[in-house]
Amino acid sequence: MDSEIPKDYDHRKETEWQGKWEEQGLYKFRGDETRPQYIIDTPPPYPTGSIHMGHVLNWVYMDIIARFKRMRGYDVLFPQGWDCHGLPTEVKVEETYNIKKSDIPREEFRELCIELTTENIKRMKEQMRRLGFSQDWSTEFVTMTPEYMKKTQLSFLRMYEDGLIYRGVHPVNWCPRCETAIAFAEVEYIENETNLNYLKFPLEGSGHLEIATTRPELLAACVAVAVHPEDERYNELKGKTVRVPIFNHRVKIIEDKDVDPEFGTGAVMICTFGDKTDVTWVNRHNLDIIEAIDEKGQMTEAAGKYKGLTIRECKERIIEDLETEGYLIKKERIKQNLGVCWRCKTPIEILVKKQWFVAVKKLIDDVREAAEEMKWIPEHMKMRLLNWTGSMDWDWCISRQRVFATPIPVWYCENCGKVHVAKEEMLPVDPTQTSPDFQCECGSEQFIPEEDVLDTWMDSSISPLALAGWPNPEYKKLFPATLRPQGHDIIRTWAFYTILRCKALTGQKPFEEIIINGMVFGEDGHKMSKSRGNVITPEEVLEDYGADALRLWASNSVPGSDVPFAWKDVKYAYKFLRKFWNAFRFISFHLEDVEKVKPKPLDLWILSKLNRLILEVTEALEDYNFARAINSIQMFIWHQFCDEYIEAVKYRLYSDDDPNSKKAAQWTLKEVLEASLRLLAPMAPHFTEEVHQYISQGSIHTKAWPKVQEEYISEETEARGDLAVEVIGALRRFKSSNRIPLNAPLEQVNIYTTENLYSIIRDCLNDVKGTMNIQKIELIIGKPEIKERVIEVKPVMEKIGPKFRSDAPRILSFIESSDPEEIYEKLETEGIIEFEGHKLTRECFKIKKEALGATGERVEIIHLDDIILEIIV
RNA sequence: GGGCCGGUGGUCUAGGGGUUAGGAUACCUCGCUUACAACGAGGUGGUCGCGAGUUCGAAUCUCGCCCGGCCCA
Repeated sequence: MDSEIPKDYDHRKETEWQGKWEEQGLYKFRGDETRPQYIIDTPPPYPTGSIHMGHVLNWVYMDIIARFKRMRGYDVLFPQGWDCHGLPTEVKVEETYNIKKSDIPREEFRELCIELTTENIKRMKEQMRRLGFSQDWSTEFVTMTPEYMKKTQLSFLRMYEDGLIYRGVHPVNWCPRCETAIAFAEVEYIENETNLNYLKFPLEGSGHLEIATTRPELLAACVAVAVHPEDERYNELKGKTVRVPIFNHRVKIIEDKDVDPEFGTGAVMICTFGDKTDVTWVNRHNLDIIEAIDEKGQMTEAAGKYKGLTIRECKERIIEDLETEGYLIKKERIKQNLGVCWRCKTPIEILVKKQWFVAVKKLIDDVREAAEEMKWIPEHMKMRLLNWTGSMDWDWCISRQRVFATPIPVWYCENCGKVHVAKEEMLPVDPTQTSPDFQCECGSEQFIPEEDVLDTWMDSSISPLALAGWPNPEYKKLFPATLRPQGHDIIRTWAFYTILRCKALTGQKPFEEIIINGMVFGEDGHKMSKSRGNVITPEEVLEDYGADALRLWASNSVPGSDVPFAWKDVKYAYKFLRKFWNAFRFISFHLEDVEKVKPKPLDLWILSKLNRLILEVTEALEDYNFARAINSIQMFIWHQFCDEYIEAVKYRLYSDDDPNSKKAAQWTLKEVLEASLRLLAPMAPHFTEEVHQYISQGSIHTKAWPKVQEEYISEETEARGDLAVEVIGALRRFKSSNRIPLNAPLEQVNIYTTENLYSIIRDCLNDVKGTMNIQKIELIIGKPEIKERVIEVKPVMEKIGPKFRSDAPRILSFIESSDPEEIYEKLETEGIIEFEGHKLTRECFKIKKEALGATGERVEIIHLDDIILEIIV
């Protein structure tokens, strides 16, 4: 076996393992209910064509959980979906073929989108495989397929029947560039600088009112001017009318408490619609609606001579005209928050449109209730969702004026205008391609298809239902999902919509637990973005360091916290794997005819530590504290196991003097190796598989998670081993600082200690002797023939504090001002020190001593707690 | 403006009442010791954001402030 093991670990073998796992179908979900189920509602990514570090972080979490749960005996459903629909793909297709979506028939355009998406999915799937993620690809779902669209459309029908989806005329957020309505959740706010323009609005008779506005282009749509009811400046003007400059229509001066008297002049013009507050005011005061901006962001008839201009052009022209006509008093630069389309960053407008809506307001309480029933990791992320639900005052607009999306399964009677939703058996259906096979109640058979399509969130918000097989009644076996993993940036969208929709469709929460991952930042500490130039792609890392090193970087983080990418972390992970590999190679030289014999003290020591580790890692992973899991594994393997244990058993392995001792060491090495490989398997699946193949049969990923063997966990055993390790460490340092090669012999070492420690050290005496190559070692109760001095007496606060409470500070200063030697003497002779009636016992002190030079020949003295080492060179 | 999270050696971070604040990285010194020099041993470096309070004792708990991030107005 020895000769087969390469000197270095080769991460390029990762792809071989990926192929083998695929062939063996290791990650297949059984669904036979013979074991407990664990269902992950994998977030379906948008098929952009490549995955980024954020995906890596998110999927590493999922993969660790999936692999861990499988090893723990769960039947894990780890599916993978793709959230296909949406504008970016439409835009990409338009660019690629140099067309506009209206240039070719809808179906043809859809086909091109599907083609591109299929290609992108293929590439991303390849990248996911390359990272070793363990999805069950037989459960893959793709939202643009007829099967999935059928589910989306059915969910539309069900909610429509329940009165939770309706068509209505409401103000909606509108992106003039995408030429579509968008939902509030899709509006992003950016900081922007703009002009606040002070305008004169002529009053009846003489004089004028000054108002300040950032949107002069909406003058045509001005329907009132508002002031605060308590604003005394405008006392006489309230209820009067003013004339709108340029357009000359008259509007009332009204009072509203939401006007901020501090802003501008304290008089604000209300338009349809400059912003969300305008909508509130127009509704509250029942004002007119004047639509001055159209779907493309151009001025309408209502804007008179400005018709046909873009918003920006109109703004410039109106300002010029206002200035010439003497209405413009001044311009002031101010900062504002501007609502923009989250996809294309174009400033959004509020337009009044006939659209389809989900009645969010009816469902808010349900969403809250479900959110409360779920376990959030970290818990504070629940606040994000609850805050968001508290700020919903508009319903969710779900119709989009696009092509590549799930069609709204609706027709309108050409004759009487009645709305006809599709029948369930017709689904999936594209109303623009298929006509109803029924008559309208008015007798007409002519229908106008709904051309609008559904918001993409309507697809993805049923992912836990879709993967469970809904609407087949069997879905209840797989619903709710156990875990929803996602980023915190989409709590208000994906999490919110999913909870809302599943609650509406099933009355249940969609998942038991929700784990939120942070964002990945670049090395400069900022969000990765092309414009900052701080983007690192997963491929760059894979090339030099392999998937496991990248996975270990991602593992060293906790849910909810943002994670900076750092090459040094990847390198550290890489070094760790190499270290582990080397240790494995060493162990492999000693794995012949391994059999269990009675373990020696140091074997018991590492076994106790190992079982504590198993406990710790299991707990950490149950809590999704990945960083704690990987850190404790690394500390154990690198330091306890490699630096301390392996070094201390070498002498046993190299010698045949005591076959049982050698066997015990061999057996222990193998035990520790096997268990720690399994602990590491969820994080570094390739590396652990590679090592595993040399020492066992089958894939490590089909093995059981290590069981804690309580009988090995023992504080006494550990204390004994710790002591031996400490002594060995002290001698190593001695050799090192005296430039003595580690393997050079030491003539004699005498260990002086107390009666209590004598038998404990005696158990490990051979380990000290063998490891440090000491020719003669003696263990003696007592002290060497040297002078020693007490250099410090330290108070032990854990004892003194609770015991003497408020007198503690005085006791402290007493100890500080006393002579250490005296205190020590007194403790030695009387065992107690009295101070102001308090009895201070030995346990209240920690005594530090120092040897005062050697007595005889060349002797070195090392002081440890209660142990003195005398080295004769 | 509101909510949430955070502020710990140069950098990244663990710890969440007990007086020696743990680790990683970087830096310095020494050492190729039969798995590993991409390794090992040792070292320099911290007023735990600021100010009050609670307590015998605060990096840790409470309040206020400052700074940063995210989410929302």
